[in-house]
Parts: sequence; structure tokens; C-alpha cells
Amino acid sequence: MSTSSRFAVAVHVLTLMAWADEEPLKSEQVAESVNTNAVVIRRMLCELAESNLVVSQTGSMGGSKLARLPEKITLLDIYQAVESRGVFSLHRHPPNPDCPVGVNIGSVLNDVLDEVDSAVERVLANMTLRDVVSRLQPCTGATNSKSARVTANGKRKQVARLQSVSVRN
Amino acid sequence: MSTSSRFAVAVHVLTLMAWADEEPLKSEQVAESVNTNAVVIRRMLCELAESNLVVSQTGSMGGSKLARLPEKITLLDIYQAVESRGVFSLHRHPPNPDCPVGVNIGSVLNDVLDEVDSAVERVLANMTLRDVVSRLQPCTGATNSKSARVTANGKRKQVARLQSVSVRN
DNA sequence: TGGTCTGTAACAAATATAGTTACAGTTGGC
DNA sequence: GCCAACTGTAACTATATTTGTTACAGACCA
Repeated sequence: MSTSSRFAVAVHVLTLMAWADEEPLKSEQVAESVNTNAVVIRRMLCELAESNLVVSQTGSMGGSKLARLPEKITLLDIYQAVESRGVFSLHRHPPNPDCPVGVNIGSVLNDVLDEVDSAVERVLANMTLRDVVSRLQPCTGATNSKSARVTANGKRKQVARLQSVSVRN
Repeated sequence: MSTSSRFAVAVHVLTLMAWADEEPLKSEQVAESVNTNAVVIRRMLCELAESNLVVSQTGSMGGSKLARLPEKITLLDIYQAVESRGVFSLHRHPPNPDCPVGVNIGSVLNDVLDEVDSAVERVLANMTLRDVVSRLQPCTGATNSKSARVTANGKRKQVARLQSVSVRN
């Protein structure tokens, strides 16, 4: 479905900043960890800044850091900052309005897809950046996090989630 | 996120067949309602047939119809038949393995994304094709459907879900 | 046997995302 | 003030994915 890795990259970026604590990170540094171009990172940082998740400073000695504590940033905040559309789309071209099904299916589907979106948002709202950091380094403190919730994940997809298309070739 | 309308089209196609009752529909007829090419429909019907949701017959007087009653087909069945991947993807290229965050973020994200996928599947499993048909024509019987559930959908997305990109221009 | 279908291959078009180059503007240190 | 090191952003290319189209082999019924 989704051909976009924007959410994954955004979580990665913000996790780096949570990890770096208050130290501002340069787009080059972040790009190196994400393994992409620094401009891609800067574009994303602009979106994250618009949603007040990071603050950036231009000029020498500049860089970006979190706008608030990791426990105050949910994955839903991140999702909404970088993904514009819901998880499914409707028809590319509108269905035939002369067909009794075609004329009405759109609104029925809209309701269904809104339900799906809400379910996704509920899951993401229940996890914070702090939880992600805690799972990254379980030895570190952060005892009052909700990271246990993450452990309770369901079954695996049949189709393995690959980290890269290059792996497929 | 999703650039694919496959799920929406698949629900539309199967709704037409539920509407047509036992009458087999030709791919041309279906294509006319969906407003697309008949080959696109036939491709999708092949996938739906592989998942045992429809049966098709070749030759003159041929066509496709549901393989079982609409109340025995959930939206999850349809989703799994036509959408191969989960709702989010990971990085296009693997992150830097020399970075403590980069090397571990993939597995943390996988857990999160599995949770999201499960939530989506739970929603879709709770609605059947019969429910969709009921919502399409509220005057018709089908009193024992779960269609009331659909009404309880959450808030609307900020970005309206458009039926067509052409509307944007 | 001919007309009407499906199944499928091969390709073109449209769309979206990611990556790249280039450069204006901001900032801090000297 | 000037230089070096940053961000912000435009313009473009590359890549991937989905959708649409044409063409045709094979199935089936009358």
C-alpha cells in the first residue's frame, strides 16, 4: 500500500535527536544515520518544525533539536506532521454516477476508511518518542515508560517487511 | 500514504456482485460502473478468485459472481486479497549500521508497524460486504447487519479524501 | 463453427517518492 | 566586516508503483 517511508524516516530522525539530548544535530549528521541525502532530511525537518516538533537554527553552529521532551511527542504527532493522506485512497477516477452502486459507494467507503484511519491514530497516539528510545536501549533507565505496550504486538505479516528494495534483487 | 485505490475498487466490484445477487457480471459491466478499463477489472477479479471470493466463468454467457454470501465476506478478506503490503514502509535504503540508532530503529519500527497493521485488520474484520450493501440502500431489509457500526466513525481528516485527482486541477 | 467471454502478456501513461545540484540567506567567530 | 558553516528552498532527475491500453490465445455456449 504505502510506498512512502516518510513516517519511518521521521521517527528515525526524531529518535536521533532524543538520543542526542539537547545537542543540536546537523542535517548532514542525521542524513548519515538515515543513509540518505541531507536535503531530504532538511525538507523533512521543515515539516517537523511546522508541526512544532523540532526547532532549527540557521548559520554556523546551527542544527536542529527536539522542541519538547520525547515523552511529550507521540507517534501520532509525527505521523500527522509528515503523512498527509489517510492509509487508503478512493478511486482514482470517480465511479459512474448513473450506477446505483457507483453513485453511493464513495460515501460508504469514506466512512469505512475514516474508521480505519481512526484506529491507526489511536495506536500511534499511545506511543511516545520516549518509548521508542527506551526500546532502542533497554538497559538505560526510563522505567516509567509505556514501552511494554510495544512488546504486545500481534502477528507478523505474511510478506516480510524489507528494509530495502535492494535486498529483493 | 497509500497511492493505491485497489482496496476501494475491490470493495466496489464485490458490492456490485452482491447487488446483482447470483447473476454473473461481465468485466465490461463492472468496468463501466467503476469507470475504468475492463482489463483492470479482470486482473483484480483474478486476485479475488485466487482468494476464493469470486468465481468466474470463461466463454460466452460467462462472467463473475460472489463465491459465497456477502455476509460471509469481510472487508479484511478483501483487503488481504488485493493489498500485499502493510500500511507503512520502512526506509527505502537500510540505515547506517554504524550508528547505534540506525542499527536498531528497524526492529523497533517493525513492532510499531505490526501493531498498526493489526489495528487496521481488526477494524476491517468487523465489517462484511453485506454491511456495505446495507449502507448503500438503507431502505432495503438486511435488518440484522452491523451497519450501525459504520455510523460511529470518528473525526474527518483535515485533508479531504478526494474521489479523483482531476478534481484538484 | 462463430461469437462472446475470460486470462494474461507486453507495453505506455500517470503519479508519487526519493535523490541531486545549486544557491540565497543566516549566524557565529575571528 | 568577512569568512566558513549552517539551514531553507527551488529546480531538476531518477526510480518505483500503479493504472490504463492494446492485443491475442483459449474457453465456452448456441
